[in-house]
Amino acid sequence: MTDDVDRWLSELIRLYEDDERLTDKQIKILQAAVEIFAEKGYASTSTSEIAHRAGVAEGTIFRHYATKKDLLFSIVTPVMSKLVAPFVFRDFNKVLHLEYSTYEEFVRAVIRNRIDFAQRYWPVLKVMVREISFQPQLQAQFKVEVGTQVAQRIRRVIQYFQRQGEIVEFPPESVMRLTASVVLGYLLTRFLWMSEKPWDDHKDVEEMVRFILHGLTP
Amino acid sequence: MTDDVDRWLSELIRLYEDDERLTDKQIKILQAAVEIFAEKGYASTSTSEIAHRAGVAEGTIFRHYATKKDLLFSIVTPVMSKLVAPFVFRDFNKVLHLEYSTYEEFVRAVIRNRIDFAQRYWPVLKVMVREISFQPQLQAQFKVEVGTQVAQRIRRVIQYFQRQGEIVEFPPESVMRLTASVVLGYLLTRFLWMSEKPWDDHKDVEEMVRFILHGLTP
Amino acid sequence: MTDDVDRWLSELIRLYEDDERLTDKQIKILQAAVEIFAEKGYASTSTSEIAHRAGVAEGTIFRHYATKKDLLFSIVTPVMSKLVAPFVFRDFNKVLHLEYSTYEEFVRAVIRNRIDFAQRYWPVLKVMVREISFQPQLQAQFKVEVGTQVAQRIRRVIQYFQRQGEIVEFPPESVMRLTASVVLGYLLTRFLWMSEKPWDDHKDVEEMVRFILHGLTP
Amino acid sequence: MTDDVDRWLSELIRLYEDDERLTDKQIKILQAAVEIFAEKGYASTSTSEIAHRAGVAEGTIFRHYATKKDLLFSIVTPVMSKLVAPFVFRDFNKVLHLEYSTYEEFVRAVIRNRIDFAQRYWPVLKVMVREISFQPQLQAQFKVEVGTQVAQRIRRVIQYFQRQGEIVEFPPESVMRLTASVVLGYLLTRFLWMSEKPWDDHKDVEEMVRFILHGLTP
DNA sequence: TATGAATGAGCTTTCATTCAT
DNA sequence: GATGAATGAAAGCTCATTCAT
Repeated sequence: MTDDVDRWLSELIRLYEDDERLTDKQIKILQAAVEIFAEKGYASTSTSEIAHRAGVAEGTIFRHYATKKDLLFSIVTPVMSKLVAPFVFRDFNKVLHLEYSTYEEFVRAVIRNRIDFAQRYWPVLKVMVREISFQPQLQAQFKVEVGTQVAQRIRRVIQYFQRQGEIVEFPPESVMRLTASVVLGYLLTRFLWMSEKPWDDHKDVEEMVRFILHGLTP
Repeated sequence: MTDDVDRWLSELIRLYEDDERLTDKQIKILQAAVEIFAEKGYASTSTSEIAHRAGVAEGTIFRHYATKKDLLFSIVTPVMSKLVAPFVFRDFNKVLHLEYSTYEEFVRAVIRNRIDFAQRYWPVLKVMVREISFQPQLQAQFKVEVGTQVAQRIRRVIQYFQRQGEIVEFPPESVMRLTASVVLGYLLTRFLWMSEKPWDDHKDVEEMVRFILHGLTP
Repeated sequence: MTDDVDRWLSELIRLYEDDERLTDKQIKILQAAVEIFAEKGYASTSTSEIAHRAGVAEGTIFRHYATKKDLLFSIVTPVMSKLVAPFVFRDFNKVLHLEYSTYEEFVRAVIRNRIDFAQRYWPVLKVMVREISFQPQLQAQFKVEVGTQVAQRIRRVIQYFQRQGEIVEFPPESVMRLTASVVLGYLLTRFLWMSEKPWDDHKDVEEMVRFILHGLTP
Repeated sequence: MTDDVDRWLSELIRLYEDDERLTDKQIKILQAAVEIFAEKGYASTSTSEIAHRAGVAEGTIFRHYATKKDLLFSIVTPVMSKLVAPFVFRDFNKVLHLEYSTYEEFVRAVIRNRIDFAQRYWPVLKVMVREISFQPQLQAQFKVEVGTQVAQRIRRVIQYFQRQGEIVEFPPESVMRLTASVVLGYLLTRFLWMSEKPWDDHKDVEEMVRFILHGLTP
């Protein structure tokens, strides 16, 4: 767990580097907070426990984060943005055409990329997945970022491959949902429910790709 | 929401009917608790709020449920048992052979049944899905009931159809996971994330059946 | 413990026999109450625990005893009266002259009688001793019964033996206090602090008598 | 009452001075707690009442004392140690031989010292005496400190004077018990039961010394 | 008479937040 | 910037007492 948290932290630190650098204490607070949020949930975590694990005074937390909720958002928001980053740059379509000539290649790339992402950010994602349904503010942010930004672009990709006759003429939303379900189901099984089992990425990815492709063959 | 809660409640009342009948107040407490737990989560719900919504004194809650956690378990546990009920009766295999001669029929039946179940018990399921990762006791119960009871039986079904050459020779765990992912993804989308949209069950079921069947064709 | 309680109970039952007989439940309540009061103290005992140990409903307690305090008083008061009984009958002095011609005989008789009494009523005495300092009502009752009734009579006895030249000319209050201290110290050591040790009544009584007599010799 | 509490407090403050100084609020809490515990007993005292009398917020109590019981122990424990202090220093026997050549001198010194001690620490002693029979933790501590430390040393003193032929050949436990009973009886009468009466220390001490000495003469 | 569900005030304890140092 | 003592509202829970059955 701590290793995972560290990986995310080093990225987060770099993220803030440009404008306001994170203090040493701030880093320790974020680290402690993610660890405990991931373990017992936001609502069941006390600021005093975070302070203790971070090795700082309780007051120090509130010097940097006005409220406990602000601390949660400071952790989840940047990762939520990262989550959609691969899909939102302007030339997404061009890149797509150049790099992936078939839906199979596209699906394989997306799956690999998402597994990689989940692995890198797992503790924060766990917090995000569980808190999003309790925090309207996170829900709103998610809807804007994913719903409008990502969904639209992917819908166009799907429609393109449908026009090519590569995939079945289900409503694009269905195609999206079916594909995403398979990937999400894998990620939850692998990282949340059976994280102790040994997993063979390559084999699993190929299984999923075959399943999705066959499933969507016209 | 209230309608859904009512549907679950009337079943719960019947469940208890045999040994210790539920008091009028007890019913109101369960009703209020599920509603608020589903809305803001177990940890963020106060017993005083439950009491207020139920129209009883706070002490009344603790007369029937020794702790707040006991109240949660009294709500979730019976539904968790119901959840696995269709798979655990002794003659599961016989029934299977008689009723479903193909994996397609089996999958279609399961999907329909699960949608029906989710619809009937949605509010409690929502609470269960969100709390299971915080409550080791629920996790343990789930592992016993689902892991040992259900998974084994379904694995045998899958192996049977694999021997028939109907479905691809993936590891049974993969087949299970892929199938379940599709159904779970649908249920979450439909009841949790986009419950306001209009949904066409029949069409959706056929889409899923086609997707899974094609996906698993050898 | 239970045996001791039983001994006291049978007397209490007889006490009430004349006017209002104690119901079966009432007896069980008194029994349970004394046991738990003696164990954990009045303030730390809940009426629900008494009801449970007595095997009756909580409401039943309040049918017989208007408040928890009333229950305490119903237990302690009769024993407090018994405590002073040997000293308060009208012809105390006559009896004294007939039966005890020396202070030694008087002291020996009193000590034996008090040990006997303490043994018989120990659980209730324990409750009484500990609660008397918290309950003004018990204090008042004690002051009236002991202070005015008993102290006066004993003072006269002491003054009589002082006039006989048998005991030293300390203030009667001092003689009383010194004598009582020795007996009380023995009873507390024997029943409260070291109840598990084996005790030899006869030897101990003679030791005390000798100590007191020598101590008070002019 | 308040004066007595103050006397004890100033000693307690000095006791803590070396390692962790007591906060101003902490002192007020201890002061208020002793006063109310002494008045109505530990179990019947609410932390809110303590907070109110101390003029602090209820939360402040729990910042310094994890539980209400911890608060009780913080008050009683140091006094219990003080209680045995005069008997436990290493050279107790030497000092004894130098200072007290007769049992009479020894008894007189002990009585004076104990009266002095009781006077100084009365409110806390009252709390201690009443709570010790409800709190196994206090009982255990008392048994260790008094039972093993003090009783042994005093037994040796008694045996020494018995060898000198100064006091009667009762079992040392009896001598101890008889002597202690007289002192304890005096202290309880003087401070607990009849604290309002005027008392003449010097006369009372000489009375007790004479009583004990005569009582124990061989 | 006896019950036990119901009450609501009060209990101990927790907690996010403030603020003087 | 950092601290941690202090706060007081609110948490989960207990309890003596009431009352309809």
